[in-house]
Amino acid sequence: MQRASEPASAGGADAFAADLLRGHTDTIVLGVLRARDRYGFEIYKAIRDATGGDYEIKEATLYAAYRRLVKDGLVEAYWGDESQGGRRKYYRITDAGRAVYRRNVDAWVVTRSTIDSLLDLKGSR
Amino acid sequence: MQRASEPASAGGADAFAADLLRGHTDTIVLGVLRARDRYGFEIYKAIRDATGGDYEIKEATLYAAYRRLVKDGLVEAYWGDESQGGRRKYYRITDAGRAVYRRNVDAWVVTRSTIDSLLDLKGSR
DNA sequence: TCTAGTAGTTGATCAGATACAGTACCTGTC
DNA sequence: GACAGGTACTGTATCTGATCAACTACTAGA
Repeated sequence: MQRASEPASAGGADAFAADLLRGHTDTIVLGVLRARDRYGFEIYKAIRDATGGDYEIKEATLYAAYRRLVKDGLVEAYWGDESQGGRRKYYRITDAGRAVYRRNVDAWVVTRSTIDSLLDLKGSR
Repeated sequence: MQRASEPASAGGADAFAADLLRGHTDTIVLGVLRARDRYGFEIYKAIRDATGGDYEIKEATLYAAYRRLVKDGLVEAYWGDESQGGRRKYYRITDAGRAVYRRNVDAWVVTRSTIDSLLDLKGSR
């Protein structure tokens, strides 16, 4: 993000990607894991590809999120079959994780309409 | 926010308010100022009331945002008529501010659909 | 007088996101 | 066989927005 570096001229333009999704990372990861277990890099690629490359959650951000989710008991990690070479750490969503996911999706819906209405505050758009 | 403090049990439930709007504060303030100049506390109340009290951007957060916006030339500040006692610092959106606002609203629309699609990634909701 | 609300401000701290760097393995190519 | 590039995972340092917890100052009302 470069928000403050090019204030009036560029400011906030492509500042897009970064902070705007802040706080949603965990929920997004949980969402990806709902269907089936995946390994870290696979989740990264899934998110990157799902947005057509417009948007990318950085690897470091995701691995930090995995650690957080494991610590909080929302996902479990296990090493995959390493016989074919490269190691892969898989993640599995827990029941607690599914519950949090559902609540966070609800929260997102509220947040979304909150921002929508705030940006339309006093009309004149 | 208490995201990490009550992980599996409450975790992320009412974590709602805080981080989920992170990065949108500046845009929200600019949005409030589009229609007319307002003073700091008035903006705070407008945001608080507009969400029916569900959601509140803390005063400290807003005053930090004002400083940032002034520094970046997106709003201008001036002291109001102090003859009736309490001092009030008013904020006026600049042309640069309006431009950034429009771009940020566009970015929000993209962000919104990005999150929507990520939370629906691989269906099965 | 005391309380509460309005109004503005600051300093310390927290936590998520990122940059950057590094390790390790595998595959394809010259 | 060396090397580039992609896959896969990790750690550390830093940035920044948000919040907490104060604080000053004025006004109105119980």
